[in-house]
Amino acid sequence: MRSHFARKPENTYHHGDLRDALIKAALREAEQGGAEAISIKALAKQLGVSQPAPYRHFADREALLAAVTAEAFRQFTAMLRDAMAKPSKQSKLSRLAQTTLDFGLRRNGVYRLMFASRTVSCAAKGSELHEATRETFELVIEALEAPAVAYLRERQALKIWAALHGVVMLAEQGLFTGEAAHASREELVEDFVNETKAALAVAIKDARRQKKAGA
Amino acid sequence: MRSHFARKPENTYHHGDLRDALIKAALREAEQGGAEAISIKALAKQLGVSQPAPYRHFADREALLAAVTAEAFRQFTAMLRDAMAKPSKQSKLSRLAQTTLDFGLRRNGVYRLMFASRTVSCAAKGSELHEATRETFELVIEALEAPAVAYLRERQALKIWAALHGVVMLAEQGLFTGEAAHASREELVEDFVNETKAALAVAIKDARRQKKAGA
DNA sequence: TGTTTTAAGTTATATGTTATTACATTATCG
DNA sequence: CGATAATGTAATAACATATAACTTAAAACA
Repeated sequence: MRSHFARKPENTYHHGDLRDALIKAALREAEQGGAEAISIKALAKQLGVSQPAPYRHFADREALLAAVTAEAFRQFTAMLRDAMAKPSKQSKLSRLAQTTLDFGLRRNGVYRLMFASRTVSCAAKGSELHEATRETFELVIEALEAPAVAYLRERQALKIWAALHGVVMLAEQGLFTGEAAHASREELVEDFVNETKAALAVAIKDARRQKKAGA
Repeated sequence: MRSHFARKPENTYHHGDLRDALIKAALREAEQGGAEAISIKALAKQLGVSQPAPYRHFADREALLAAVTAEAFRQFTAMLRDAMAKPSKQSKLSRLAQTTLDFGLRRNGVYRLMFASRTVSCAAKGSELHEATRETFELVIEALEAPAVAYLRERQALKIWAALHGVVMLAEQGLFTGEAAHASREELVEDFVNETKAALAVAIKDARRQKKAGA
């Protein structure tokens, strides 16, 4: 990286690390207005290069969005990992859940970029973006801290993941302001966390009983 | 309405019902590619009018999107109402839930238009769009079929609503294909439905006990 | 019924965006 | 030190939103 500020140094033909600078700048733009706020032209201008320059690094806008989304997922994963790593009275799952809510609301433009576009669903298996999302999901499974068999954990992970996602989206759409604001977002999230724990406990108990009966 | 097909009749200066035709055509476009697929210019061409003609009916693209989204919500509400109305062995809530999943996957572009954009969160209170979304949410509350006090029902409605939303989004992103596909989408939805019913039952029982103790 | 007013179109145009093509400059490495 | 790959630039095509100024058809009213 030639420039700390991801800006083109004066009087040099080459930028130095345009690809990385583009991703970082695009993420900044997305912070406010989501994917729609990302314009190749505007980014080029911001970084002091010509408009076609970005196309040396990304085939088209979609490719740039995919890279930016992947980076967003990595940052999200890092934030979750941090929250889960530090010692706390709350369970890992609870911390993951509240952190997701926090990320989803505070960095809402980025969150929408990550989940509300078709970029993710179009990501090919094995692609950078696909890997990034997979890693996030694995962290959810880890947060369950359950010794259950794989498919049970995956099922519960999917469920809590879906629920969290829904809460963020509803909160963002303002469904919590008004008559329905009795329950805070955090309370709802905690409800889902507890239901997940309960369901896991039941599932594990069932599995043990079946095993015993089978033996 | 002058034309059944929402097309401009030959040799007539006026379209007849351009506003309505625009909304319907836009919804068709959104069916595939979501909000991004809606282009004023393309719609005008499709309907055989000049490019600026739509601006007689909508201040800008955002206004058109808002109207289209409102229409989408009304169609969605109608579909839910139908599903809940017809006699069935399943509970109203279950039918609402499965219908939501069905709508979200089959008409995915429209679904994303409804939930994955900022259009809804920007809708002013009292606007056509705001009314349409409110009506949908009220249907969810109705589907609970619970005599609980308002805030309890709203809380459970919010929760199932969020969960359903999440399942649709995850399904759409392909998180159910692969290792995590053991549980089908429908099963997950049914899980959430049952958890909602259980939570409601507990809440109602609690409320009765408190009332009795107070008396 | 004839005139006026207005709603709903038209053409022309400014501005902004993605994306491609052909060309120029710098860095690197044998 | 010179070939070559990497990374820029300039020019341009194609398309989108939006506005301005003008025109036509329909409705409203004397």
